[in-house]
Amino acid sequence: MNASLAPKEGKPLYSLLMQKLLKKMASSMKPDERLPAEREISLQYGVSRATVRQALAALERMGRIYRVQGRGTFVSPQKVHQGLPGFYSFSTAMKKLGKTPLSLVLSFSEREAEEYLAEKLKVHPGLPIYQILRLRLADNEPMLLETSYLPVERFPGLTKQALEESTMYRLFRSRYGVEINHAIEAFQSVQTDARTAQYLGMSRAVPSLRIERFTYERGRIIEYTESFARGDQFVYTVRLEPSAKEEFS
Amino acid sequence: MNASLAPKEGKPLYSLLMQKLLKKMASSMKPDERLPAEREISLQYGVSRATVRQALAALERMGRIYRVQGRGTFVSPQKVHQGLPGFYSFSTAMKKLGKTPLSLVLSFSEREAEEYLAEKLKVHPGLPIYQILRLRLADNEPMLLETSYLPVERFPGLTKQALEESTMYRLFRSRYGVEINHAIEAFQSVQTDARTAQYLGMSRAVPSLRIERFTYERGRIIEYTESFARGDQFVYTVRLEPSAKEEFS
DNA sequence: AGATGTAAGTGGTACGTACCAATTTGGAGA
DNA sequence: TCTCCAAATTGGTACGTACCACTTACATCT
Repeated sequence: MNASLAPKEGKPLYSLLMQKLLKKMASSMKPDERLPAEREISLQYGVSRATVRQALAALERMGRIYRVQGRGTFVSPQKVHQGLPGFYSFSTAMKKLGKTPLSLVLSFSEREAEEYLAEKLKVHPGLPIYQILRLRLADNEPMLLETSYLPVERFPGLTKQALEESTMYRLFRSRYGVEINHAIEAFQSVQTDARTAQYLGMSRAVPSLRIERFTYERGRIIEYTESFARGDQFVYTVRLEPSAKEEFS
Repeated sequence: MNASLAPKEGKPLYSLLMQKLLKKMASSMKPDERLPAEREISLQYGVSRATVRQALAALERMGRIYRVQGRGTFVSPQKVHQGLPGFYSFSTAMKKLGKTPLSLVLSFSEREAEEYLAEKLKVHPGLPIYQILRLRLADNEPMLLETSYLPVERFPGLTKQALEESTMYRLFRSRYGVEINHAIEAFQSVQTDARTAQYLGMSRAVPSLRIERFTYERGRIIEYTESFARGDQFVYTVRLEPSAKEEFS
């Protein structure tokens, strides 16, 4: 089925191959079914084995395939948890659940980082910081109360309007060329405080999930967000992968 | 400084190079300092550039370095969140905090998966399952109440004693040759139930963090664990990486 | 028929080469 | 002095080759 890769320019070859393989798996393969051998794929698509391996490695990291030495490469089962975004995005998560996301910017201000905040962002106290308070809703139901802190120097000219018209991460990419490296998130179960209870329209008897997120670009924190979610409606899911570190234990 | 790699057999070359580079960064480099160019490392250690890139890719995934096309490779700053295990291990996490971990196996039994559990584990109802109830303590303070479910067929001959003598993940590796592919975790803030309150020695007024973990091997669930942690003492931290998926949006 | 060992097939590691893309550097020119 | 462009440097992509480690299938021997 010599399907030579499309001449779609701009994207690297291994990325195009990934798309081809994803499509093939989705349309005509079952869980645990074996994919062609690497050398076979190499021939079929007219690319080198190194390129095939690069594509397969990415698919493996996405959890779409698994590889066993000596046996082959196989389609991962378990559709349920599949397609979990590596990074949490309220908008996309809600869309996947068939709900309509809405984001209200309650306040937008610029301030200087006091000691506590400077500590969180790992910057010098006094550095100008945006503070953004947002209420996230799904089908008009309040779900999350988020306070984000961004260094002004990394996002010059950011306005409340821009945030209301787009999503934060889309702005990051399109307007500021942000390339996120990784993020750290911390979860804690807490009693609901008065303000959160009011905004989320819930009783203080219901506990809240406190989520802190540190987003890194080039080893530097470019976003710190503290969120509160209502415990009775919100389940937060993440996907973990073994860090190569385990080899050194 | 031609430091030819040790003749340490058994481990692949790129892995040895990783160790060398980690040691070098820890001992003589500062955050944001540039590492030698890939071609330079290749010469210094007498390995091919492909091997160097394999080692650097792994270090990048670990968050220890970051790379910028045209500029170079740099040491990541932010020691604080560094060394976060990709997978959560109560034992290692507590040791890092300087606390002494202890694990009590409260009960160990074999049963058949009823519908609810079969759903969670994605197996057929009726399949034999181990049920393990454990209390995890740090410095003799109860921290976590865990209930784990494992398919018997994957862990034949598992005993309560074995679990008490080792840690679960160590057993997985050494005795059953488990190769974890990835894990999914779900967090939820809940009101503390009576049993949890009793075991953890806390008031029911304090909320709990409910953690579900699904551990995958070769695309199949080999462990489902439901944990409850006391909200006033427990912060759960994870590291997220962008899945290659973002390229397809 | 069963046990055994060999060959074939698969992914894993490692080498080398070439060129592309982004960034920095420094010299030529205004 | 400043601006601009070319060269050098760096990581990114892609090719090819060779061999190793592990698994499976099959032929051979007992």
